[in-house]
Amino acid sequence: MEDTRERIIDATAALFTQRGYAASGLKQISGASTATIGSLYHFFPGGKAELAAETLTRSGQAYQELVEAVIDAAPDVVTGVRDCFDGAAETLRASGYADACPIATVALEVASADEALRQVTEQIFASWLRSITDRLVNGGVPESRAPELATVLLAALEGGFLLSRVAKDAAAMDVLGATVVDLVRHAVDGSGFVPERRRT
Amino acid sequence: MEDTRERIIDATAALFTQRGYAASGLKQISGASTATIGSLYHFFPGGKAELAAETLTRSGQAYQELVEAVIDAAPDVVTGVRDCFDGAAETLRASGYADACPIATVALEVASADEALRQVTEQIFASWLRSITDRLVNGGVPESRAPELATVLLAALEGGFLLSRVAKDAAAMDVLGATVVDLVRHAVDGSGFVPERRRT
DNA sequence: GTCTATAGCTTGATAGAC
DNA sequence: GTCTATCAAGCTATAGAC
Repeated sequence: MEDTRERIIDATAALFTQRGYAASGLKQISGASTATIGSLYHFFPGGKAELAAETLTRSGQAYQELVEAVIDAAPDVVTGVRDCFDGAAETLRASGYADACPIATVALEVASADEALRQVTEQIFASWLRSITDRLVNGGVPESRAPELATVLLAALEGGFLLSRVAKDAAAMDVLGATVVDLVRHAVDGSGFVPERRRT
Repeated sequence: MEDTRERIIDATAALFTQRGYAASGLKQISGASTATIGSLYHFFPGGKAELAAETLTRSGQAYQELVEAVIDAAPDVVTGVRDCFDGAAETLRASGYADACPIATVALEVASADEALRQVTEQIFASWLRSITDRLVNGGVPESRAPELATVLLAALEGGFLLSRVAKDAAAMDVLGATVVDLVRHAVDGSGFVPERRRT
């Protein structure tokens, strides 16, 4: 196989999501990706730190594209936001509350302990917030209100992942989705914007 | 000193808050608490797992009591909720974005990897939600609405800790506080309840 | 590019003197 | 209760054959 590098990153992303950075050993990653430790250092000479930075960046991009696809596929932004939370809740239930945000656990671990990796997570969240803000504005949320609403949306999603994983119950995610949907709807209505379509 | 056990727990709590479970070694804890590894196993024969369970439980209780004190000291529940978020933002700024939730990082690490510790974190969050719900009801939020609003409040606080620590900027916590305060105010107003006092 | 072997260190945990 | 010595296992990282 020539996609060894991909397999390593995929295995690392899965372990980071479920156990975090410190608890994910290189031998474990090597085993899970069916790549030897030699291959691992061939593709990532910088070792664990380089592998982590690359994995976080890639996971962040993939997750952003997923959310963008969900929102852009909806007839209006209110529905799109609802679909995001519904999808997150469904993914949690289907995976036994293991498949959640690929960044959050590592981000909390490194925030005060590894400045280089902290900056990587900062860039990822900043990119997510820009993407969400753009879509809120496109959907009719006033530009003055969109950045704050994007922050609330992302914090609700992350808080929902935390509470739902801990309780092994996605009810929290459902409640948060309903709340954020209401906030978005109100922001759109208040602007006098008629939610219309940009699909196809 | 006879409070060796306390020092061990305090040092563990600080390390868990800033680095999480897996990255906090027993030798590091031993050093930070000026207790030898022998003392550590004397007080916690179950090793790291027992120390973690005890530390999380104690930190969870202390944090709950802190939030309760802040809310109960305010003239009304809307102000109390605002004080909570303001206090969280201030603590973040004052500590260089290191002092945040003592449970969240560990909770995400163990949610899918250590069932015993996951249950400990589940009990802590459940206790927090009961406490917040009680105070919302006392402050005039309808009983039918209070549990959901408590979930939103806690998720916003946790999401705010994550985004603020990652960005080394408490602006997210400020935005989330303002949003939750509005939600609580609306829930109180909508119930026809006049925010009145229970202090002194 | 892949694989094995291994260095050097740290981890969680135990034993036993004091 | 405290301390030190030590164990086996794990870790990250490197070297070198293939």
